[in-house]
Amino acid sequence: MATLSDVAAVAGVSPTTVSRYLNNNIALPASTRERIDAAIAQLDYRPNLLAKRLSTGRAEAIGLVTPDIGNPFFAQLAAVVESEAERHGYAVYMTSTHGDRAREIEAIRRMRDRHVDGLILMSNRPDDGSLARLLADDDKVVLMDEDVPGIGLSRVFVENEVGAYLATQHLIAAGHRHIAVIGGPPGLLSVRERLAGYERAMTEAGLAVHEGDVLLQDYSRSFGRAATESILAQKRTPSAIFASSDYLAVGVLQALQNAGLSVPQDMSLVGFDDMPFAEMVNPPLTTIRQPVAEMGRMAVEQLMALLNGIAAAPLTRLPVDLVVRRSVAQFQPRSI
Amino acid sequence: MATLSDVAAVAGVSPTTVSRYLNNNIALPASTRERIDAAIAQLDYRPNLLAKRLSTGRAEAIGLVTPDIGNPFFAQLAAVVESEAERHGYAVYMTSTHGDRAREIEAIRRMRDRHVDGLILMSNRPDDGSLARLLADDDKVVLMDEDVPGIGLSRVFVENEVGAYLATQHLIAAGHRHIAVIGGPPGLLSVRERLAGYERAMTEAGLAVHEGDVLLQDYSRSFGRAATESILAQKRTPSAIFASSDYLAVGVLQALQNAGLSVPQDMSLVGFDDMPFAEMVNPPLTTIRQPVAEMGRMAVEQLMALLNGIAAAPLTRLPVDLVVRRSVAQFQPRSI
DNA sequence: TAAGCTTCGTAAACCGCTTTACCTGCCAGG
DNA sequence: CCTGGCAGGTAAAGCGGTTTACGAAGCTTA
Repeated sequence: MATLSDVAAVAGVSPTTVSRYLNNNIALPASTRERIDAAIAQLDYRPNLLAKRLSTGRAEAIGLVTPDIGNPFFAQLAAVVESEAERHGYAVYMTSTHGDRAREIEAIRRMRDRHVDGLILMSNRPDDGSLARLLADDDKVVLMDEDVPGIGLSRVFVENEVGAYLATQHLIAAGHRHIAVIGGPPGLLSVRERLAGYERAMTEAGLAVHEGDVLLQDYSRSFGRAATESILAQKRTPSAIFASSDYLAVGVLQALQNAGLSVPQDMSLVGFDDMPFAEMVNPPLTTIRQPVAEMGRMAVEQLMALLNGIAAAPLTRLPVDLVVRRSVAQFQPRSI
Repeated sequence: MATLSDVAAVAGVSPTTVSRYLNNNIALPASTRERIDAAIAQLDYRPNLLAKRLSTGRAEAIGLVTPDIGNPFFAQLAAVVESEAERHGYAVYMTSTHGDRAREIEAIRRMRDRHVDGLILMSNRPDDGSLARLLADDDKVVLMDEDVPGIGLSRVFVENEVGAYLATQHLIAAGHRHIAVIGGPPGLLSVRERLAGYERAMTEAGLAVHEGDVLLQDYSRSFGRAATESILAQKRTPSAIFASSDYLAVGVLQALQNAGLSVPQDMSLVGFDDMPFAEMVNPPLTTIRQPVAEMGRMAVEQLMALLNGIAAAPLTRLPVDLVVRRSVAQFQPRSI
C-alpha cells in the first residue's frame, strides 16, 4: 500500500503539502495539484484511515448498540442508521446486547475502545441504575426507542401513549367494551406509556378495566401465548385484545387458534409496531405503525448535531399511526 | 484518558515494559506486575485500540458485507457472525450494499480502508466480472450464501440442490404431478442449484416440466405475486408450486388469496429458507430450512482460519432440511 | 576471578497521518 | 530602498501504542 509520503515523493513535494491539499487546507497552483493528483492515481493511493483517526482523534464512526440485530425491528432500524450515517461520511459499528445488562455495559465499553465518536443506544430492559451511572458523564449519546432514566441525553421516541390510545379507541369504536391489554416488562418506558394510552381511551369511553385484563411481562411471542391463555381462563373473557407489540400479537393469534377461536370473529386484536410480518399473518394484523425510517434518520441527525457541537433536541417524539387490516371486527353480543 | 505512558510513569517503569507486560511478551517479578496492575486500575487505563492497530497492522476486526441488513435472513446471519466474531476477539463492521454492484464495490473498498483483517461477503446479484476482478488478488475473504465465480476464495454454501429436491419430492409424494417452480435471478448459484434439484426430482418421478412452469426473476414478494398470476393465467394450471424462497412464497400466498384460492386446498406450496415469518403466515409454510446459525459460525471459522494462516476449506456445504407445516395437501383430482 | 547466564528491564525507531509553526522568494507600495 | 504581504511551500512534533535491539545487575560455575 502506498503511503502519503510515497505520493509526496512521486509528486516532488513534502508529505505536509499532500496532506494539506487532500484536506483542503492549502491553496496550490494548478501545476502542483496536477502532479499530486497524478501521483495519487499512479500509486492508487488510499489514505490509511487508522492513521488518520489516530492523528485527528476523530473516528468518523458511530456505534449502534441494539438488543438484537436479528430482530426485524432493530434490523430495519440498523439499516437506516447505517445508510444515514454513511451519508454523513460515518461508518457504523454495531453490537447486539442480547438484552443482557452486563453485555450492554460491555458493549458500551467496547464501543468506546473502538473509538467511536458517538453512540446510538437502544436498550430494552428497565435500567437498574448501572447504565445511567456508566453514561453519566457521557454526552455524544442518543437514546432511541427506550429510555434510560436519570441522565441528560438526547432521546428519540415514538408517541407510545397516542399509539395505544388510537389502538384502544379503534376497538372501542368497533363496539368493544371489554378490552384486555398485554404488554412488555413493567418499568419500561414504552410499556408505561402504552398502558397509559390504553387507560386514557378506556376512561374517556367510560369503560372499566377489569382485574386480570392487564398483563405485563415481556415483548415475546411466548408471553403473548401465555397471556392469552390466562385471559381465556377467566370467567368473563374480553371481546378484544390490545397486544402492545406485534410479537405479542402473533403469540395471541397462535393461542387463540389453539383454542379454536378465530380472529376477528371470536376476538378482535390490535398490535403495535407494524413489523414486516404483520401483514403476512392470518388475518393480517391491524396495528400501530412506528416510523422506523424516521426514527433512524432522527437518531443519526441528533447524533450528528451533538458531534458538531450543536445542542441536540432533548426529546424527539415521532408520530405513529393506525394501520387497519383485518384483525378487528364489529362487536357481536354473544347470541342467547 | 490515561495512556500507556501514564501507566508506566505511575508504576515507575518504562512504557515498553508495560506494553510488553500487557502483551505477554515479558516475564516480570510479582512486585513489578502488581505495581503495573495497580497503576492500570488507578488510572482506569484502557488501551487505545486505534494506536494499537496502527502499530501492529492488525485491526482485530472483520467486515461483513450483506445485501441488506434489514432483511431478516441477513440480519440473523449478521447476528451470529457478530457473536462468533466476538468470541474470537474480533469486532464486526457491517455494510449493506442494497443489491447494487457499485455499492458492493464501494463497500469492499471501504472495508479495506477501515482496515479490517478479513471480509465475509454475501452478494445477491450475478457478478458481471467486476467483483471477481476486485477480489482477484485478495485472500482473507470468505464468500457466503452466493458465489462470485472465477476466484479462488473459501466458500460457505447450503445444499441448495438437495433442498429443492426435497421440496419437490415432498410435493410429488403428496400426489402432485404438475408442479411449477418460481425462482430468483437466473445466473445466481442458488437459483441454478435449486432449479436443478427441482428438475432432478421431477425427472426421477418421470414427470414433465411444462412450458411456463419455470419462472425466474428475483427473490421478491412482488415477483412471487406476479409469477403466480402468470401461472394462474395458463390453460392447465399446476396443483402445486415450489417457491424457492419464503419471500416468493408469501407473494404466492397473497396472489392466490386475491384469486380466491386457498392453500393447501386449491394449491400446495413449499418455500425455501425458513424465514422467521414462515411459521406465522397462513397457512404456516412448509419450507426448507437453511441452518442460519451454522452458516454464520462456519463463515467466521473459515475466516479465522485464513487469518491465522491456516488453509480454509475451499467449499463448505451445509445441510438443509424439510420443515413440514401446513401448506401442502394431498392432491385431489378436480371433481367432475 | 573472569566468563557466561539469567533476570529485569530500557531507548528509540516506527506505524501513517495531521498540524503548528515557520521559512523563502517575489512583488507592490511608500 | 526598505517594508510588508502573499504565494507556495516545509520541518518536525505529535497521536498512543509495538517491537527490536541492547544493557546493567547479580549469580553461577570453571
